[in-house]
Amino acid sequence: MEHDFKKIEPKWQAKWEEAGAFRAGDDRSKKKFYALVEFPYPSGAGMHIGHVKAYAGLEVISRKRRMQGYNVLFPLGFDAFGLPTENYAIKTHVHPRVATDRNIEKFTMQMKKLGFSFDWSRTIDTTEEGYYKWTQWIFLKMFEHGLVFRDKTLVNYCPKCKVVLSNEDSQGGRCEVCKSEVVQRSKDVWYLRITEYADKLLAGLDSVDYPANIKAQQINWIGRSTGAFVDFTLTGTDEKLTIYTTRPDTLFGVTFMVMAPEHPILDKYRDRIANFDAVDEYRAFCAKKTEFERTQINKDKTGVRLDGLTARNPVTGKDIPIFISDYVMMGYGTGAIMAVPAHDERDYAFAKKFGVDIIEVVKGGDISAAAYTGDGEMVNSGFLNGLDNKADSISRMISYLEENGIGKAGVQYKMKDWAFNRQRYWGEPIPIVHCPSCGMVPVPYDELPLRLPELTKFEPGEDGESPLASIESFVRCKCPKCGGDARRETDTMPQWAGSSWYFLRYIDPRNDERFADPELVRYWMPVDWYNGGMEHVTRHLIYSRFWYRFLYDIGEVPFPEPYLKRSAQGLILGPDGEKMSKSRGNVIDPLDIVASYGADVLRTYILFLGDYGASAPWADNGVKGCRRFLERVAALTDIAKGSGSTPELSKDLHKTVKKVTDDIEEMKFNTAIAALMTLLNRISEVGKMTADELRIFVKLLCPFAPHLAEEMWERLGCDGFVSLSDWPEFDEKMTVDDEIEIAVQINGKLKGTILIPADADRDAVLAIANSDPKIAALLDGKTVVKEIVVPGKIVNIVVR
RNA sequence: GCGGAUAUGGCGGAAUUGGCAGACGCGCUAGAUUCAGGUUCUAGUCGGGGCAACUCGGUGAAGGUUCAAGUCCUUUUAUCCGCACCA
Repeated sequence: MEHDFKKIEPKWQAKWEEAGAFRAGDDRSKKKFYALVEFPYPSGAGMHIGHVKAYAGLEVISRKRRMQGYNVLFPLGFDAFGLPTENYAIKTHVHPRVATDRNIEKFTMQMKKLGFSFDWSRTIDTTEEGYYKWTQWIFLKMFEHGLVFRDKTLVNYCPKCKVVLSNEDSQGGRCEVCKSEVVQRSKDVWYLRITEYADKLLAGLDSVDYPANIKAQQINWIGRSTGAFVDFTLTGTDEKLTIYTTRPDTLFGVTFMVMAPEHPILDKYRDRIANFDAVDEYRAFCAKKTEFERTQINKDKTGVRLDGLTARNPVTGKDIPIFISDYVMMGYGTGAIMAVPAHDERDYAFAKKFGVDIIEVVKGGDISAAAYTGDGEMVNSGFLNGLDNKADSISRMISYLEENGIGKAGVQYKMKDWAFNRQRYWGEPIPIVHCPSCGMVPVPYDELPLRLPELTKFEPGEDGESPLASIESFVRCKCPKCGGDARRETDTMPQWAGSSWYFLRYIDPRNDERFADPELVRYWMPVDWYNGGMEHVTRHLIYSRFWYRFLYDIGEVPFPEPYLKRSAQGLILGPDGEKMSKSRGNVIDPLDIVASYGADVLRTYILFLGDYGASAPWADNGVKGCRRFLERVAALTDIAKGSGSTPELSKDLHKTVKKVTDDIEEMKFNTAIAALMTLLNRISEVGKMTADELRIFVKLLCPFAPHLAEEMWERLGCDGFVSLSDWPEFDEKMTVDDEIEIAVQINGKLKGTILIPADADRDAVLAIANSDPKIAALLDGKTVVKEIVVPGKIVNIVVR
């Protein structure tokens, strides 16, 4: 048979759809398998080759699990709120709703050409009212439980997009969306108290199967550190200046303090600081530094010594100078530090520059040359002198601080609370009403969804206000509590909101009473396997674990962690080995490949390319190799016609079933496909096979090239879909050979190979090795010192 | 600086986890088929030496452990990714 992909691919796609072949079943007595892939943003550009690789992995695993008898849930939806669509609306005046629907339709049509076994009946769209109703519902639950708060703070603000950005969205001082430089601005910001969940998010990692590097990134992101809060008193006042330190053991070595330039206490003591004009000047200097300059680490330390304001070291009782410097940041700890120049590199550099005392308190280094950050015996440290265990010194000091009421043990996180509002149209409206007498009042649950009002102009207001603020009919409302005149919140949620719980909605996508039926949630959750990109490991993955954990804490879901197992696919690079980008002109369009080679070839090639988790460049010639493979496979229907039994193939077949079965589980798709190729070569060599044997081959092929598999299945006269047939079993006994070839080494060097019975014992193996003419000749006249026999592997004879 | 990875033929990559390095595919070489291009088929393809059987060397580099190292240990170099003055 010929591989006429242009004919067979649409044919089987239509048949699958008509039969609802891949709908997740209702039979809850069956074992379930929930496979989740990160849902796409439906951009106008449509499907990218990266989407194909991202979904192909769990596609193969889902297809295999379905054939193994699992009830499989493998859905796809759309994360459709977000800036690109809104910016498109601003430019073209096409309503985001219209553009989103159009893009989703296009994307869906493109995806369907690949023959992925998604359950399209469960598709969701985060911008539908029936969906964001529940996004708002979860937000209100968080509000109810005190996890939402509002604060006026300096925020990252993108002047081009006119929106407030979270720290995550403004990494490196650049706006995530438009890459323009982010500036600091004072604003009212909605926060989600994710820091309250920091410890739970850390602890939860112990119970899930994520790759070590992903766990490490999350741990790093949460950035938990333990230490102590210590109160220093400003000399001559009752004012306590609290600092956070991880090294309370070095308190005797504190010779100065440093505050962030923005520290509010400065203004309170403006009158006492004789050189406040220098403070103002330094603040202005810091404010106008570019983000690039600010993140240069080895730059000179700058700062200003406060004239007239000192602090008292609470353990030595000595007065020490206070500086302001931008190497201390307001956003971490308390915005002020104790400086121990002898044992901290930054403090050391600063002390050298400003001529402050450096007092050694930990022995082991040469503090006249550099800061010593290692461990050692405590010196110049009062009651700590002589201790040489850091942990002991720290706990001794913390006890002292606590007994004397000057400090306490404490924990800090690098992770910050989640800035949760955007001044944008195309997002979920925040369902809160501002009432002059009641304050912030949640929209009652039975009034959800709070719908986005119709709009024709989508530009943000001049001072960065949400476009919603200009719609009087939306803004003006009655307070749900007192009934008085009130105003609605006009900001919307960030794009991360909708994706923080979408996996729950697939379970019961049209439910209007709840986000999902609890019984169905109990059956389908947790997600068994979640695959996605490395770029979402620290944001989406943490946010969604946070939301899910919250729902668990309030009894809405039955497990604390949403995803049992996580994997990540590598990028497909352009043929030039560079990241694919329009500007480089190295973009491969998956639809072009489908048009000229077919979806089966594209799927097979993408998985054959290399390690699924690693990045690899696209190679046009490699695609041809996979086409050749599938064409030769198609031709097997001719070989299988009327052939007799083929005992020489049966072991190879069992071995291949085992190899493919095992490799798919480990996402080693490349070697699974290689095993199929090897078997194909073997079949060509033998020149015949039975129809039964071909059926097994076709089943193994099905997860990778399902259209061709179905067509061959039909040609073989089988009923139903091979996609829904049973996965082939293998007989462990048939995967081992009766006679095996092993290597014979002399002094560790390969000298020959021998054929031995698989069950031969040590003596038998040695006898065969010694009787091999070549080996015997080499051993002649030598003294055998040692004979090593590893059953089934190797013989090594050590001679002198 | 910290954290995580990676390094194997001309290329993408294999190697049952310490046991015959280079599976499978691409590319290349030669031959066959074809009017020709393409396709298909056969043989070869890590490097040096040899007509050959064979032999010596070989997994970024240098040491080490071991009968045996791509795999384990120590040191080191390069590249990539993430975080980054986190007190």
